[in-house]
Amino acid sequence: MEKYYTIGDVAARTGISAHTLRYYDKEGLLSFVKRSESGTRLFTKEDFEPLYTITVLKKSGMPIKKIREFMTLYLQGNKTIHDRYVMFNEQRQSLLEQIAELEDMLKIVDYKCWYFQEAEKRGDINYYKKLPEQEVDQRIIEFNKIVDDFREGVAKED
Amino acid sequence: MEKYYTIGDVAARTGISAHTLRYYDKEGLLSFVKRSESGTRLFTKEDFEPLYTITVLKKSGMPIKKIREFMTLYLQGNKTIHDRYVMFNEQRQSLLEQIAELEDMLKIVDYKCWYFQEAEKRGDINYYKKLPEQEVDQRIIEFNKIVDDFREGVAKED
DNA sequence: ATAGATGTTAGAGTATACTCGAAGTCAAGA
DNA sequence: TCTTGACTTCGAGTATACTCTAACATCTAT
Repeated sequence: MEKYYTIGDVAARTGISAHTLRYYDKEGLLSFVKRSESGTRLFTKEDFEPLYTITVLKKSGMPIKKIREFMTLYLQGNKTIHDRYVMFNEQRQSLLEQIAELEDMLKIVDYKCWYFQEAEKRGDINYYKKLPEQEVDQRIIEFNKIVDDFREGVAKED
Repeated sequence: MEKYYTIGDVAARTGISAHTLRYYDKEGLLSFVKRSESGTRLFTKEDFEPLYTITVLKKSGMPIKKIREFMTLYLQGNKTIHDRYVMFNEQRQSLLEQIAELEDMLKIVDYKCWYFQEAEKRGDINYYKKLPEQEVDQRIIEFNKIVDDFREGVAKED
């Protein structure tokens, strides 16, 4: 006799609501889950691995439709190992790009935090414009260069 | 005589479509943009800085409504410098958390890439289950521990 | 045996962020 | 002058991912 988990059990353990789990099932992400005679979903211990994989792909920014593609491969067993590797490898690239973009944004936001503090000290958001050029902090000059590039249409491929 | 940019100019330079720019305006993000007598939006050189700031906040994951709050502060000038600092500082925290989460996901995805390659070599997605325990790679043991925690409901606060 | 908790489905509703279409206005060149 | 292209608004449509409700079934514990 195997132990089964109901949708409520799974919801309580994983933090994914029962509503969301049913939605995922409807979207074809949970085809591996067995049903009782009366239709109740019966999750097994083993089902938590693909379920965990779904959460990882979700948090990596993969849309539901593409996760469904992955799960379709998963259901086909050993003959799709390579295809699944390819999908994860692409997702790896996507993650690297997302992280790089957020790190770029972090740099700008860090600068802005610094700049707002400087401006607050002086009570003037445009204080640097009244300074002789040599006294303007390099960070401000660099930021203004970025904004100039933005205005000139440099690197608008996103 | 000041040079003006139309919405089409701005779209071409920034890569943000004119449709999207009008949508942003409707949502209150572009209240700083002047209009001609006949209603045409007239962007100035200076408008590109707040516009750039909007793109940075967007790419940092800030929702439009919150960007509107920021722009409301922006329009009020020097008396809101501190509030704007606070918003950017919060966004900084949010970015650090997003990056940390994506890096966690990257670790899992890296592992999965490695594991799929190992499984592909052996033609069996569950090859390790047939191995004597001492021969199972440490990475597999650690991953299984993570899945076990997931099933046990450890760290479901997200 | 029956109440109450939990399960089921289908389908509607919400939130976010666009994205597009229609109908009309306006300015500049042939 | 007239056509053309770019601008305007309003409102509808799309995509994604939930989130919830209603009506009903089933399981469990007293």
